[in-house]
This record gives sequence, structure tokens and C-alpha cells, in this order.
Amino acid sequence: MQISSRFTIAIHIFACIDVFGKDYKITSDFLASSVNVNPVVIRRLLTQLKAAGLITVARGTGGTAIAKPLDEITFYDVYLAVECVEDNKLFHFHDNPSTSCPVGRNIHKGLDDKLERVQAAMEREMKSITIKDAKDDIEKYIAMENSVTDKQ
Amino acid sequence: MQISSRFTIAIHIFACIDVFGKDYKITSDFLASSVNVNPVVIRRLLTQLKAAGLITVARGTGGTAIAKPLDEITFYDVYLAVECVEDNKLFHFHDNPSTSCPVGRNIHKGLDDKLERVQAAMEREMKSITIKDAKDDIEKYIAMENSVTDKQ
DNA sequence: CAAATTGTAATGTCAACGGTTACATCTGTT
DNA sequence: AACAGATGTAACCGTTGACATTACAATTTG
Repeated sequence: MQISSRFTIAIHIFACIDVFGKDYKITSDFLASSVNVNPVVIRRLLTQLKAAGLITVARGTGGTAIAKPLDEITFYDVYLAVECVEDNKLFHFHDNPSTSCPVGRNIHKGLDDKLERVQAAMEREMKSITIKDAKDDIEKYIAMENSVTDKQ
Repeated sequence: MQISSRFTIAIHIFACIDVFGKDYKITSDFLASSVNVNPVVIRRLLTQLKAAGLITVARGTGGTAIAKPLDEITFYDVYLAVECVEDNKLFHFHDNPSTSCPVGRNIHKGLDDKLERVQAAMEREMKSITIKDAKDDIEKYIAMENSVTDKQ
């Protein structure tokens, strides 16, 4: 299975807030237009990001802002906020291996540390990348777009 | 989302074949008993592992064997054989970001290399662990069971 | 109060997972 | 040649999560 598009949408949202937050009020409709999904999908995502303390959302008046400096929010923070992984385990273990089989009785003990190593490797890499890294690169590509336009 | 239990079941299967292969004919019913799932689930898995060249399955007569030395089969080989990941991308990207928004136009370019880094970190770790590592540890725990029994 | 916006419930569609039954097919044995 | 034991698959079913969408109550500012 793949990691849900909620993750890339969430990063898209952060980038939009940071890039457009000074000039526009960031509403779920605004974000929905940029991401190209239904506004309710955005609102549900904003609810998750807010619950994780990564953003603030103004009720009534509307408008979303980022709660921390961008370089203090890692991909892992967003992943945790947005991806539903049961019991925080990346690997789904089969539920009831036979207790009357020696292998069935010991498969869990023999495997768990290795699965954790894989999960840890993935999470370590996610913790090493911040939203700022992503946003900087996106802005770099936006600037390249503009410089091409300028030359024409 | 979690990685399907097919992955841990597959490793369970390898361990069973290696541990019991000398004394028993390894049928889908035999494996189903140890894993505690329906034999058809096992057969479907065996079909995938066979397609990946990791095992051989005897039609008619029945019986499964491992096609390569256990230390030449990595967790990644099994993962690839058994997990359906569209286009081999761990992250599902939202399909149609707005082309009229600068962020929407550049989110892909700004993000792809970072997502690949995360995926690569996970795959690198999976490639570093072999089925033999898992099976050795399972056998170690089986031996510990027996030594406890002996003392009683 | 009115307008804009968020929060959320209710529904629907779709795909993947896993379970199960049924049966055609294959192969060694008698 | 028939049989017994297996595998390979098709055809279902139920459950879950993703994502879309409509509708509306609740909130806040002007």
C-alpha cells in the first residue's frame, strides 16, 4: 500500500500558506483550488494538522496560519499528523500464528526487531527533512519559471 | 496505511519451509495451519513468490521449496514480490495540482527528490536484512524454548 | 443581523485486503 | 486408467480506508 496523498497535500498546504499567506487569506476554498480537491478534504486535513499543533485555524472569520517556524516542522511530524497507521506500526503482522507450531510461536520475536529497524530507517530520513527544505525548493522552481518568462 | 500482512506471512512461509522442509512435504494446508489463515491465501502468496523466482512449487504432487540460499533473499526481494505499490512509489501524490497556481505547478518538482530519499532509506534497510537473519533468530528462540523445557 | 467560513455528519464510490467455496487441472501411485 | 492429493484460479463476500460531495449547524467579524 501507498502512503496516502494526504501527506503530499499537507506539504502542499504548508507551501501555499507560506508563499501566499501575506497577500491572501488562506481559506479551505483557496487551498482546495491550488490542490485541486474538494474543500471538505482540505478542512479535514486542516483539522488533523491543527490537532497536531502544526497550524492554527480561525473559526468564523476564516484563515489558516502555520504555528511554528517551517524549519522546525519535519516530514515526520506531518506524516504522524496525517497518516493513520495502526498502533504506529508500519508493518501489519498476521494476527494469530499457530501456537502449536514452533515457527508460529516465535515468528513475532524473531521478526519484530528487524521490522522496527526498517521503520526506524524510514522515520529517521523523514525527520531529517523539514517543510522549509521543501518550500525552499518549490520557491526555487517558481523563481526559475519567472526568470524564463523575463527572458522572453 | 500499513504494509500488508502478506509480507510477514511470506517470511513466516520461508521460515517454515526451511525448518520443516526436510521432515514434511510443505503444502498450502501445512503452511495455512502454521500461519493460521485460509489455504487459498497461502496459495495466492506462493504464486507471487514463485513469480518472483524465490520459490518453486510442484504441481500435482505438491510441495514447496526455496529457490535460492536464504542469505541471498533480502526483505526487499520479498517486499517487492508481495506488496502491490503502484508504479513502485511509496508516496501517493495527489493527482492534479492546479496548473494556474505557482505552488501547484512546482510541488512535484520540489518534492519528488525528498520522497525518493525517504523511500530509498527504507529500501536500503530492507535490502540489508536477509531471510536467513530472520530464520536464524526464529530458530534461536525455538532453541531457547527447548532448553527451558529440558530444565523442567 | 448578514456574510463568510469552519466543523462535521451523512452518503456514495472505489480499491485493496482477507476469507471462503468450488472446481478444473496436474501428477505420482496403485 | 482410475484415484488421491495438490495446486491454480475464479467467483463470491464483508470490511476498511481513501477520497468526493452535499448539507447544514456553529462561529466570528463587519
